Amino acid sequence: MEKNSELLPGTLDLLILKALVHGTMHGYGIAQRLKEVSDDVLQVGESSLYPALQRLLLNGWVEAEWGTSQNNRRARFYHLTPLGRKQLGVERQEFQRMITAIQKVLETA
Amino acid sequence: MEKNSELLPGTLDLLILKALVHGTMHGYGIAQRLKEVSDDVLQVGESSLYPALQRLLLNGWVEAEWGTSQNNRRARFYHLTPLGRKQLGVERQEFQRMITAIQKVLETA
DNA sequence: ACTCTTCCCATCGAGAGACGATGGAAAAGA
DNA sequence: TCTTTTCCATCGTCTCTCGATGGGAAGAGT
Repeated sequence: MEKNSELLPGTLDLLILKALVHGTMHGYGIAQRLKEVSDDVLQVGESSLYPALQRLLLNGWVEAEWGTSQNNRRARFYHLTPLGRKQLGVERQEFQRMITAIQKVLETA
Repeated sequence: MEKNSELLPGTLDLLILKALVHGTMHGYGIAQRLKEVSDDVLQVGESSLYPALQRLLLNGWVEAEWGTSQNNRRARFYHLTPLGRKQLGVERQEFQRMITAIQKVLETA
């Protein structure tokens, strides 16, 4: 019965790209950051996150290297490629386009 | 390669419920209305629309009767149930919650 | 009379995406 | 030693959107 989606479908790539725009992060950190910045609204589970990161890698929008986290754990660090940065712009614009359209519908008296 | 989604996934039910809030409409008309109000941004194909309407019927959020359209065609007219009206409120609130959260992420400098 | 377009219904199968469950492993602290 | 936290990843399922497809009936045009 419960369909508590913690995410708006179709927005995860955008969110991840945005999270990476100011620097390199590992997966776990990305999820934490999204949760934090959104005041606990956006809760990206690991089983959504890692497939998404695979997509982004495959599309050449991010690259990754293994390293060591602040907590001394083995971690994979992701960063945007130039193509990824461009993609962020595209998705952002498309997202706004959709939201504007939906709001128009919702606000018609 | 092309992923031209004409809709934000997960928002179709909300849009249909909202379209019906001011009266009875047939399926084709709902699609037209959404397209019109959104300035051609939201283009609901019939193969997205009718399954969605089935969902809403099944959940008891809309009801339907057969009738005749303004153009003298056989058409199925949908209208909100009280439960559907309530559901519209729920989905609307949840949608705003998500959008607000996403915007927060997008606007973090 | 015939054809074309518009209107209106609906299903099927494919593909994508999100998620619960699951399974590691290693560090830190109790 | 035991538990918690941090970090990785996949599998299977479910839901949703959409292109393709297949009607059928009204009205307009020729």
